[in-house]
Amino acid sequence: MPASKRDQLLATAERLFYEQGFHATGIDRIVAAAGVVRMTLYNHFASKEALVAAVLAARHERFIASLDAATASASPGQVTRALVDAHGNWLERYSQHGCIMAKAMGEFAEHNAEIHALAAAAKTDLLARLEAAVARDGLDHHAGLARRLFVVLEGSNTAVALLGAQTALADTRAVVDTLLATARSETR
Amino acid sequence: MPASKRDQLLATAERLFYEQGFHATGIDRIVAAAGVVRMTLYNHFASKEALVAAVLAARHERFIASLDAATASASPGQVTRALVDAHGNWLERYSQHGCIMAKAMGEFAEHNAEIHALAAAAKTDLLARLEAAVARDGLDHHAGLARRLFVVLEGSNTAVALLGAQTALADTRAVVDTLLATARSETR
DNA sequence: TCCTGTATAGACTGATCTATCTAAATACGG
DNA sequence: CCGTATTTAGATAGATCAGTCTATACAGGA
Repeated sequence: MPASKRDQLLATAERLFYEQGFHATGIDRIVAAAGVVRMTLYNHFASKEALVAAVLAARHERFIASLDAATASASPGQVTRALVDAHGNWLERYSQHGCIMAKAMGEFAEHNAEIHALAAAAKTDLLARLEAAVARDGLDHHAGLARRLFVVLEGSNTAVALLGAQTALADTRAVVDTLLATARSETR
Repeated sequence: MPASKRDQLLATAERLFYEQGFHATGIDRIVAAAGVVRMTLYNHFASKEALVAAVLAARHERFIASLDAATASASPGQVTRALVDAHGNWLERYSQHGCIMAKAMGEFAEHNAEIHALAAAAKTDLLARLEAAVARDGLDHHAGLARRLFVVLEGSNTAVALLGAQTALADTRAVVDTLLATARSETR
C-alpha cells in the first residue's frame, strides 16, 4: 500500500531537514519534494514547528525501537556490547552526516522549548539505555560507566561524519572494548 | 582602547550565531546588538556568509592557540594529558552549549562549501594535534590512539551540553585516563 | 448515488530576509 | 585645519518566508 500523504511528508521533511537544516528548509521545498500541496501539510500539521517536532519524535521512536530490539535478544553479559553495536549500525545507516537531534538542539535551543526538550530527551534516553545495559551485565557498580560510554557514543556520531563510518566505528568499538575490559578486570 | 567596529561585529555575531543558530539570526539583530548600522557590516564583510566564515575562522584561531599554548609548556610524557585538559578548559569556558563548528556543518553542509570546509578543518586540526601529542609522548605506535582520543573529545563536547561541564569533563578525563593507561601498559 | 473527508490549484497577506543606494555626519591622521 | 575614510540614517529593492483562504476535484463508504 502506498504511504499516506502524512507519512510522505514526514519522510521528506526528515530527509530535507537533516541534509539542509531546519531553518534553511522552506515549507515549499518540502511539499514540492513530497509531491503534495501546501494545504495538505497544514491539514496534517499545525505549523512548521509542529512538523519538526513530529519528525524528531518519529525518528526517535525508530531509534529506540532499534536499540531495544538489539538488547532484548542479547546474550547475558553481552547486553552493553549489543547496545553499542546497534548504535553503530544506526549511525552507519541513518546518521552519516551528524546527529539530527544535535542539529535540532542547535537551531531551536533559544527558539522552541518543546523541540529542544524533545531532542535532548532523545539523548538522555540513550544514556538511560546504557545504564540499563551495564546493570544487566552486572557492571553498574562502576559509578559512571554508562556515562563514560555515553560520551564515547556521542563522539562516535561526530566522528562518523568526519572520518567515515568504517574508521569511526572501529575506533568507537576499540574505546568501548577498553572501557569494558577495564571495568571487568576491576570487578573480580 | 575600544574594540573596532569590525571586532564588535565579530564578537556579537559569534555570540548570536552560537546561541540562536546561523540561519535564525538575521543581519538586523546582529547590527542592533553590536550597536552599529547595517552598512557598517557590509563595509567590513562582503555578505552574511562571509561574516559567518570570518567568525568561524577567528574562533578556530583562538581555539588552536589555546591548545598549542598548553602543549608547548607541557612536561615530557604529559603532552597528551595537557592537550586534553586544555580542550576541556575550552569547552567549559566557551562551548557549554555544543560545538559551533558542528552547528555550522549542520546548517551549511549542502549550502556553502567554504563554510563547511572551514568547520570540518577545525575538527581535523584537533585530530592532528592529538596525533602530534601522542607522538611526543612516545605513544604513536599505538595505531589509532589519537583517533580514539578524538572520538572521546568530540563526545565530550556534546556531553558538556547535556550533562553539564563538571560531570561531562570528569567522565571524559576518566575515559582518556583509561585509554592512556592501557596504551602505556601495552608499550612495555 | 450521494455524502463526507481529503487533496488540489493558486491567489494572497504580511512579515522578514539579505543586500544596495544615497546623503549627511563624524572621526582621525598628516 | 584639512582631507580622507568610516559611520550613520533611512529609504528601497527584490526575494523568500510561514500561513490562510476559497473553490474545485476526487476519493471511498453508506
